[in-house]
Amino acid sequence: MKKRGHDPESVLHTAVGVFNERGYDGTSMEDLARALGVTKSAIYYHVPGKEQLLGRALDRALDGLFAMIGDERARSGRAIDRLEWVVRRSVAILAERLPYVTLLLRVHGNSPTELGALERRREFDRFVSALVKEAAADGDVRPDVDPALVTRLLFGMVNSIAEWYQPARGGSPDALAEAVLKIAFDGLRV
Amino acid sequence: MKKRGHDPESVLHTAVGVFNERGYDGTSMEDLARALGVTKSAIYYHVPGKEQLLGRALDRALDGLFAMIGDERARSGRAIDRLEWVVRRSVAILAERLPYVTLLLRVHGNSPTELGALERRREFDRFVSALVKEAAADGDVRPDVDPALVTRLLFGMVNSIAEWYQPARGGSPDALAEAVLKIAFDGLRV
DNA sequence: CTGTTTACCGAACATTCGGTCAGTTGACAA
DNA sequence: TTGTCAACTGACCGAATGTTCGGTAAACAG
Repeated sequence: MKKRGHDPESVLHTAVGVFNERGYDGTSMEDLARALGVTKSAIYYHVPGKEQLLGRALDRALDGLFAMIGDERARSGRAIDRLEWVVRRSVAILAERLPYVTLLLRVHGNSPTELGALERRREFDRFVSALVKEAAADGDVRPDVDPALVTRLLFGMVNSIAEWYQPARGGSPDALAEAVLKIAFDGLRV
Repeated sequence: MKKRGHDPESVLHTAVGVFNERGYDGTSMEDLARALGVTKSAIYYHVPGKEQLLGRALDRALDGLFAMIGDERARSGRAIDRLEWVVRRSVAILAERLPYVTLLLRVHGNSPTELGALERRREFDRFVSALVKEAAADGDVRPDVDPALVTRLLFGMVNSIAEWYQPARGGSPDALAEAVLKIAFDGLRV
């Protein structure tokens, strides 16, 4: 049953892997073809071009994140609990869709595709930032650090996971999320 | 006394700025020339080429970090205190040399220059990792999270500062370091 | 004024880039 | 056996890439 060749999905999968190794701009269609074991032109049979490949990958990351913040558990309840849930789910999505999210986190805004992704990402950030602000207003997070700064540092920590996490080696995503929450919420000092 | 033109230093300064905006691979010598207000060829009068520009920038970041971990305060005393000092200084260096460190944190390893920088960076990481492990052995950091993981998350948070910090707007580097330490060491929950 | 040096320009270089297209291949259906 | 068609190749395109080079205007030194 195994088809010998590729399809749009397998091309995207391989492409995203190479994009993350070399960087999007540092990856040529020739590099991509080599990784797929075909010629450059074969890629264009399955996929319209390089930038669309990027676009599809970024959408995959963003769709995951937006689906999450659309969930009831991100929208009702005590802000600190919603925040905890969002952090936990963010780590999970990062782990599930690792290469796609990694790509998203490295976007510069060099093309319409990238600019669009950046805008959606900022929208996500605004949602989280509002959550932190609410939790601070509730008196559930320390008042001596600016909520905007808390948001950036907290999600800086979460997002940094993309730089080193390997699903094969590292522990389960759940354990990872647990570690993040322990450190960020309760601190690493005994 | 002010010369009208550029010199190697001013070219590097501008170049690093553009590299960070567009990404190193996403920046052409033409982009660079435009930012400098000269032609492409003029750049080669001041500087040997694109990759050397990168190399000099990366060295500037790495030299700062290695100078720090060479300091006495990173090498003697209680591990947890040394760790705190290293975090504080890391934030300071990141703020001082922001564009250079930002560039370093985005390196992929696509050229000998980048591979060399990556290796030096890993050496820095090993130093910090050893510090955290020592502090854990001393019983000064929570024992329920793997020290290697603590290192990555802690410095993931520190390094994420490069993605948004603007010396003009954001508060002082000292205040920033203080916020990082509060969250990471004592947690953001009240 | 003359000669030299500094800082640059414009044109061109070879190479690589993303992308196109006419044609080939091989599995399968009739 | 023949015809179809999805999957692919190889040759090629114009544009963009990093870099080189011959020339030159302006500042300066004698």
